Amino acid sequence: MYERGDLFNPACGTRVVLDRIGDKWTALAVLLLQHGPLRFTELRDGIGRVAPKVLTQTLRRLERDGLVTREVFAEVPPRVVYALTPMGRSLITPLTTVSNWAEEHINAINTAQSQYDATV
Amino acid sequence: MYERGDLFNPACGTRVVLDRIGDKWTALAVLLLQHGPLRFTELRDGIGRVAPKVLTQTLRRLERDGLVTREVFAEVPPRVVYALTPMGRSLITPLTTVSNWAEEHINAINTAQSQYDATV
DNA sequence: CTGAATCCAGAACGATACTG
DNA sequence: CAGTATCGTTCTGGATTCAG
Repeated sequence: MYERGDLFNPACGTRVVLDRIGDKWTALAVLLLQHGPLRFTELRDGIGRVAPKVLTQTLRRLERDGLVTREVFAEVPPRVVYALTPMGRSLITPLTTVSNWAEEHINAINTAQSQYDATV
Repeated sequence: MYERGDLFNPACGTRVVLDRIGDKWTALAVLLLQHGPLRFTELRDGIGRVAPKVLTQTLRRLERDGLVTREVFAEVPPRVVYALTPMGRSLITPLTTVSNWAEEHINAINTAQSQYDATV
């Protein structure tokens, strides 16, 4: 069992979660799902330019983590619906906290980057 | 100027910030600096096993973003001290929010992963 | 002590074509 | 429709060595 505060431990929960939400499409997928279930194509279109292989990887990881459910309907054409689990929904809050901070500071960050680059 | 909510925009602030704190050592470095300035070696030892090149990259990016200051003392041997800027300190709160969520759910995530793997 | 230089392995991401 | 298969590129992180 993992013990809190063990930041040196590679299995540190914070690191695992940051690894996950830090990849390119995971956060976006979760935020897209916050208002209800979506099909594969709806997620793909909502995200924009993402290769189907990569979107599948993203969703499989979320499913494996217990954050998203995947429901397959045996129809023709097939229909697959993704939805957040309760744990997935609980992730919205911390994600929004980071998102709000980001939106509030992105202009300052961009400015800082420009100034830094000008000195180099 | 970036407009909020434009999640499709690759320059989306949320994406930029998640990219940054999602890399391997950035969050850890910021958290280590939250209680005061540290030298290069202190950060390296605090993080554990990290190549100097990678730690330098991490700190340079944070400096470029305006989140960390780098102060060089012209001594022998040289001394370089890193510290959080006000904006860097303001990042502690959202980072802690995510960290808390992670610590609260990491056991559930590990369990979900084990169950998922058992079915595949 | 603080890093810069170099080389390397692996992962992430992407483009495209194809299938049940 | 919802993927899988394949191939290729780019990026990240790591090990090691050397320098001011």
